[in-house]
Amino acid sequence: MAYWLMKSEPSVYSIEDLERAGTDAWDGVRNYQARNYLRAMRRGDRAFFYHSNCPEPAVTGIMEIVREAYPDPTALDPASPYHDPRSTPDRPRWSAVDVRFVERLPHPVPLAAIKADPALAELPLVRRGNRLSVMPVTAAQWRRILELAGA
DNA sequence: GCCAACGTTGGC
DNA sequence: GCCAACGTTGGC
Repeated sequence: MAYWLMKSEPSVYSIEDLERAGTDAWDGVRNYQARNYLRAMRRGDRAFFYHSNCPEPAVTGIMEIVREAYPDPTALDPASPYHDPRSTPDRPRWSAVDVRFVERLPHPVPLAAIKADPALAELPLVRRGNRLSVMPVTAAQWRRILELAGA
């Protein structure tokens, strides 16, 4: 089983939204490296839900991958803001996965705490201009973030 | 709202 | 294939 971290702006889609939905599609990813990570996900993998672009960016919860990569329907839908005319049913360019809400962290782990922790220095979130919206997390990093969350 | 760091686009 | 211009991300 692998571990991941996925970003979402809470004003667009928050951990609370996922909790209400139970299971939902993780779609709208329009970056090739992030897409390739989506395609590498397997059923049963776990992912952190990260709130970005908000007053306190933080890891806020945990989800489980329940459906492996399939063509992102929003890319094929002309009415969607994520529509990409270069993506066709024959040759879908973008992928989505389905995720299931697992839990909210007892204490969300703020970006500042992640940056301050030497054990998390290699996490892509705090490297390389941190633009990637889907990224792998090692087992050690996963455990460390859970520790910081008081879990 | 600002701006740095990226990724993408498109002219050549 | 280069690279400047442009758009986006996302912290602050």
